[in-house]
Amino acid sequence: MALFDCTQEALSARARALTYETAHGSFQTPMFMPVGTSATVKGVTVGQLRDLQSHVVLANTYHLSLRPGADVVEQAGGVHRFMSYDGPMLTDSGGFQVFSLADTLKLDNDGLTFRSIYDGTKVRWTPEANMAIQQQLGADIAMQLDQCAPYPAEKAFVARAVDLSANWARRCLAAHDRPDQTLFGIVQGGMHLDLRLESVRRLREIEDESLSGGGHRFGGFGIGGYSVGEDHDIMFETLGQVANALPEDRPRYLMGVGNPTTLVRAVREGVDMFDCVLPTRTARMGTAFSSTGRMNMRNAKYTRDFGPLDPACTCPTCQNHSRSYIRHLVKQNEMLGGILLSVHNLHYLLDLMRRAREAVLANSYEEFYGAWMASPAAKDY
RNA sequence: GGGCGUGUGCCCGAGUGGUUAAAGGGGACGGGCUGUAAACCCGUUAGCUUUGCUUACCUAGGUUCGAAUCCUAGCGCGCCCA
Repeated sequence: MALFDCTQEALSARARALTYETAHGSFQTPMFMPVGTSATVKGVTVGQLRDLQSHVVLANTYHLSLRPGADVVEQAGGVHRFMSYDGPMLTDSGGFQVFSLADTLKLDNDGLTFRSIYDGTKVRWTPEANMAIQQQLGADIAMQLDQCAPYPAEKAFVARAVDLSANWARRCLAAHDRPDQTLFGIVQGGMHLDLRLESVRRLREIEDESLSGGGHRFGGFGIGGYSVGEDHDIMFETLGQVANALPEDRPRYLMGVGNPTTLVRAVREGVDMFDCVLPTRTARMGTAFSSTGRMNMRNAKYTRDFGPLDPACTCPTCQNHSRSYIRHLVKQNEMLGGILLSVHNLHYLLDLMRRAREAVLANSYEEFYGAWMASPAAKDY
């Protein structure tokens, strides 16, 4: 099978199961991708990721291009070699960072200029420059530069973000030429169905133009601009229609979503991939996902609770450590507390998506979904 | 035995006459975290019959309209001298 092709194991139902080939091995969907912004999934070694049967790791173009610098990563042999990880990787474009944390941002017709959060250095990005950086970093999947509108936002503002993102999608696709890397386009449009569908239409049009000119196609599609503060029920008013307006034969990646229940619901709407900092960040802050809902391990009620973190879990943390011990580590600010909880929370989401896949392949996703929604774990998220 | 200093809320510690139920840390308790500038951020932390009242800055007296803040004595602790 060629790189960046899907095996379409189950596309008839809305909940889908794909196998996707990359230059660093394949991955199967539905799936969750741990976030490793700075070429590290915070608190977790690559060996632990392997043991967790995690596949795609996400790194960030904004941060890596500023620290240590794309040239350093390139000289190291690419982001895989740099972090000694040989599985599939994806780099986010850094557009999200540029818009969310650069108050000195200047947009013009050709691109954008911003100042580094690290040292204030002025940085200039065009879509072409961003593609060049992501090709230097060398992940298996690159994301187009896009604009993620905040929420709430004026519809006219969201419409401009859709237009800008589409223009950048065209330029990114034209500029991207690294054969062992693929490029995902990104759908924007906020909570507005018409803008969302317009965004999808533009991406398909751009791809058709590219193909008819002998160019590339998108390897898959990001669905951005959700999970930006809105109640997730609002997202589900449009998500299914957006996902199913996208080409059926390629992965749909809902960006930045990590609530277990939201994942289970989004898979039912036809989404294949997710990434989120939630499992690792909340872990470092002392929160554990569990079969009975979120657990705040700082709570006094765990002081003398010597049972496993989650009796229903098979992860190394739950096999070896008690709630009492984990609470102790978290309260003492011992780094191992965040590490053990990160391993557990990642396992929780990775395993949830593996079970979702099994259900899709067994043609029983509705039963899986119903069981999840009826479980105590569903309520908290 | 003498001299000097010191004693504040669970702990450390600021405050040297009124806007002080008492800064700031820490601890404790609770909440948050969603394409990671987060091992972070935000609350609460004397009691009660809670738009107010009571009790509170080692103890007991005193000065004053008013004291954690000034005075006297005692007790504890620290350093120095004998």
